[in-house]
Amino acid sequence: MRPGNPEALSQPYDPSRIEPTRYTWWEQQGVFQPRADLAAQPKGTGAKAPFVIAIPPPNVTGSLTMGHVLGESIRDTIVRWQRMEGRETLYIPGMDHAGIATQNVVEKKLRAEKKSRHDLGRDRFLESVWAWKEQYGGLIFQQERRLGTTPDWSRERFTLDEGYSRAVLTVFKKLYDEGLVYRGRYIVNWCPRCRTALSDEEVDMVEKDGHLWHLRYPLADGSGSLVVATTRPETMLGDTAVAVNPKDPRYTKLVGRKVVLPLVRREIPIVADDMVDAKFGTGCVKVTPAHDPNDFQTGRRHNLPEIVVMDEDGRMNDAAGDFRGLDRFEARQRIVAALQDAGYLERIDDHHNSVGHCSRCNTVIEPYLSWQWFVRMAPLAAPALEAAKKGHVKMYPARWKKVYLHWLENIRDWCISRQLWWGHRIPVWYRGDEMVVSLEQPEGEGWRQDEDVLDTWFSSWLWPFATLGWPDETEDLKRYYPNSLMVTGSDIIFFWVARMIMAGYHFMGEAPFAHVYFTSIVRDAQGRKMSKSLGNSPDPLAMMERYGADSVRFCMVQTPTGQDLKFDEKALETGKFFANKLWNATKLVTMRLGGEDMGPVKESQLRLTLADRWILSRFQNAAKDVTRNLKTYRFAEAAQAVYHFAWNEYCDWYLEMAKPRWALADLGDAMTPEQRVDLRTARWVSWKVLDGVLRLLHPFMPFVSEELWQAIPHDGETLAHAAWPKSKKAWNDPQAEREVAFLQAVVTAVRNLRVESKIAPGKLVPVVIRGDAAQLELIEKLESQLKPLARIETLTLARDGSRPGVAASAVVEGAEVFLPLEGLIDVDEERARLAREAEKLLTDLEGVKRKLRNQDFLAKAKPEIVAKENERLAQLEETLEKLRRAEQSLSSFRG
RNA sequence: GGGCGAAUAGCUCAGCUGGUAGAGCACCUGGAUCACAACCAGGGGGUCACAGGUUCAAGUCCUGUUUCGCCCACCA
Repeated sequence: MRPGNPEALSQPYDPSRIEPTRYTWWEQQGVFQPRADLAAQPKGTGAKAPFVIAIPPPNVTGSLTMGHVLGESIRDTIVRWQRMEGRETLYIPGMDHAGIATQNVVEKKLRAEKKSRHDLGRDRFLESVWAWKEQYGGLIFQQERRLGTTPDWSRERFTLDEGYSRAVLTVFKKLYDEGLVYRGRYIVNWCPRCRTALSDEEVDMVEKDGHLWHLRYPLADGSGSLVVATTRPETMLGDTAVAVNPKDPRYTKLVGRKVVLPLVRREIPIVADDMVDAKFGTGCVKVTPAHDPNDFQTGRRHNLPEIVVMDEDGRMNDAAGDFRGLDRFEARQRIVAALQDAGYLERIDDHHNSVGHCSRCNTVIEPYLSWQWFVRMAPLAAPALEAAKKGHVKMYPARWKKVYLHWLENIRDWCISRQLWWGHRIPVWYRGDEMVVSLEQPEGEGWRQDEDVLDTWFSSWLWPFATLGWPDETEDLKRYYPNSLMVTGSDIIFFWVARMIMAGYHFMGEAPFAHVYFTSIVRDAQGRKMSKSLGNSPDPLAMMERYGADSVRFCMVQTPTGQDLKFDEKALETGKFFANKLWNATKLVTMRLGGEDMGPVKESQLRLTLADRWILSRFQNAAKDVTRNLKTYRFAEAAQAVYHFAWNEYCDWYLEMAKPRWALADLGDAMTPEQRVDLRTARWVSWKVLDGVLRLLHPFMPFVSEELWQAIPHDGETLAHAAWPKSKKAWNDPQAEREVAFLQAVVTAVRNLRVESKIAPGKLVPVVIRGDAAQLELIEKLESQLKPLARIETLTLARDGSRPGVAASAVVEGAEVFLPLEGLIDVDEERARLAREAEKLLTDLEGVKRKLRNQDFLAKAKPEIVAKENERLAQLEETLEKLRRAEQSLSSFRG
C-alpha cells in the first residue's frame, strides 16, 4: 500500500494544470502498450482473450473535430475499462493518406504559387506531398493526446507506408488473379474539378429544382417529328438514338425509322427499349450512351455508337462542333438558345430531380465514359451478408444492420481507379497489347505502369489486418486478429465498415471484429451538421482548455445512442463541476484519514455501522450497474451511475454521516479501544468506497481519477492498471438500504418542515417522532446520525403515543415527525399546508381504490402487483389519517 | 419512389422485460456552517405529437395521421 499524497489537493481543481503532465507520466509508465506479463502468455491460455480495437484512421490532413472527440472518448473509455478488467489491450493508431483530400490541399497550396501539379511532374509533386505530410500531417494525434486516449503509439500505421502499401497491392493482384478485379470502359461518376472518377459512395445526391426541356426531333423522311424530354439538353450533341417503349401504341409505327438530330444534323435511329417509361414526359427518350448510365446500357443493347462530347474538365470537346471549348453549363444555355432559334424547343417545364455532387468539392458530377478498374463485389458481399444475418458481426444500435444488409443485397461493382497521383499506384504494366499485373516492374524494356492510383478506401478496407503486418504472417496478426470492436460513425458504414467485413472474410477467412458500435453525428445547437464553412464547429482544444479533457470526455461519451447529438457547450460544465466535487471530497477524506495506514486493516476486524453497510451495499450495486451498462454500450447510463452514486450517495450522505465518527480522532489518547475501532472503521470505509469510485470513474475521467487516486493510499503504480471493481455479494445488504432510506426520508421531512416553517437554516430545533416500536427503535439507533443531518437540538421519541401541542408535522412511512415550535409556527398556514398535502394524497388514494375495485385487475394482474397496490392503499390511508389528526390537533390551538 | 429514426418539464435528453413519469441545465426560496458558492438545503414545473386499437393496466405493444431529420433509389 502506498501512502498517498494529500498535499496534491491543496490547490483548487484546475484541469489544465494536471492533465498534460499526467499524460506524459502515463506514457513513461508504459500504460499504452499491451501489458508485457499478459502478452507473454500464449494466446488463449490466460483467463481472457486480448481486447483489440483500431482507431478509424483520420485523414492525414485532418485536425481534431468534436466528431473525433466523441469517437475517441468512447473507444478510450472501453479500452481503459477492459484494461482494468485485466485483459491484454491493444489500441492501434494510424492515419489515412486520404487521396483526393490530401492532393487537393497540396494543389491548393501550389495554386497560390501560381503552379499546377503538372508543372512539377508526378515525382516532384509526390515529393512535395510527402514533405507536406511530414510538416503538417498528423497534427490530429498531437491534439488527441490532450484528450488522454491510450493508443499504443509505437504501432502507428500510415496507409501509404511501405508495409501497408505492399498489403494494398497484394490485395489488388490477388483479386485480379481471382477474376474479382477487372478493367473496363464504362460510365463512371466523374468530378470535372478533381478530374477523377469516383465511386458511387463518393457522390452526394442533392434534390434540386431544375427544368425539363422538351426538344422536337424531326423525322428523317420529313413525315413529322417527335418530342423528347431531357434535364441535360447539352448532352443532345452526343445522342445516337431515340428510344420508346415497345408497348407504347403511340410510337410502335416509328420504331426502326430515323430522326435528324437538330443542330448536329446526324441521322439517328428510333429504337424500342423496356427502359422507357411510357407515362413519363412524352414517352420518347433521347439516348446519349456516353453521358448517361441508363443510356449507356440502352446503347450497348442496341449497338449504338458512344460519342463523348466533353473532356475531363467538363468542357465541350471537338465532337461538340460549334460548342467546343465551352463549359458544360454555358454550353447548356447556348444549346437551348440555338434550339429555340431553330424552332426545336417545344417547351420548358419546371422539374424537381436529384443531382449528384462530388462529396469532396461539391462540383456537379458528370457521368463519363472512360477506362477504369473495378472490383466485382457480389462474391465478396455474400459472406459479409451471412455474417450479419447469423450474428457473427453484431451492430449497435441494431437497426444499422438493416441498412447494411440493404446495401449489400443491392451491391454494385466498385470503381477503384482514381486519376490522381497521391495514392497507391495501380500495379499494372502495359507494353503494346500486353498487360501484366505485378507488384514489380516486369523484366524487359518498354513497360509502362498504369497512371492511376487506387481509391483511398481500397487501402482502408484492409485496416484491421494490414495494421498487424499482413500479408506477412506476423505474431501480431496471430495474436490480435480478429479485433474485438469497431467504433465509428454510421456515415461510413458503406465506405468502410461493410468493406472491412468483406475484406476480413475474403483475406483472413474471418470477420475483422465481433461488434460494431456506431456513434452519433455531432450537430450544433440548431441541429446543423458541424462544418468549417458554417463556422459552427467548436474547437475541441479550446473546450478542453476551458472545461478539462475529463469533462469533455465525460459529456461526449453520454451521447444518446444512435441519435444525432446536439452539441451545447454549456453541457460541458457538468463534468467540470463533478470533477471539482470529487476533488474536494477526496481532500476531505484524505484529511480525515489522519495519515493512517490502510494496508494492514482487515475488514473482519472492523465494526461496520449501518451507514457503512449501507454505502458498501450501494457501492457494489453501483459497480454492477456501471459494468452492465458498459457491456451493452449504454455509456450515458454507465456514466450516470457513477455520477449519481458518487455525488448523491457517497458525498451527500455517507461523508456527512462519517463526519461525527471521524471526529473521534480529536479525542487523541483519550480514545477507548472501541472508539479506536470505530474511527478506523469510518476511515477504512470512506477510503475504500472512494477508491472504488475512482476506479469506476477512471475510464470516463482518466486524469482527475488518477490524480485523486495518487493522493489517497493506493495499491499499485497507476490507476490505469488497477483492478475493475466487482459487485461484491458480501456487501449486498438490502436491510441496511431500507433502514437508511427511512433515515433519509426522516431527515428530508425535517428539513422540509424547517423551510416551510421559515426556520433559519442554522437554528437547531427540537423534534418529536411518533411511530411503531420498530421505527422508534431504528430512530434511536440512528439518533447520532440523524441529529447533525437535520440540525436537531433534542430528539424525543413519543413512546407513550402522546403528540406535541402546536407543531409542524409530516408523515414518513407511517411515522409522524413533529417540529414543536409554539410561537414560531403560523398555525393557520400549517393547517392549510396539511390540507393541501391531504388533498394530494386523496387523489392518489382514489386511483388505488378504483384499481382495487376492478375485478378484472384482481383476477388478471400478477399477485405481487395486486399485493403492492393493497400495501399502497394501506399506507395512503394511514398517512392521510395521520395528516388529518395533526390538522384537528392544530385547530384546537387556533387563535 | 422505398427505408430508417425522432416527437416526454422552458432547454438537452433518460425511461431496457407494459405496473405510482425521471436526470442535468434553467427557474423560484433560503444559506458565507471549518471538503466543495464549480457548493448546500428546500421547491415549482409534464393531456408523454395526434387518433384509434390490444390489455386488468400503455410513455412503453399494434395500426393510422401529422411534423421534423437522415439514408437509399438509373423516371429521362
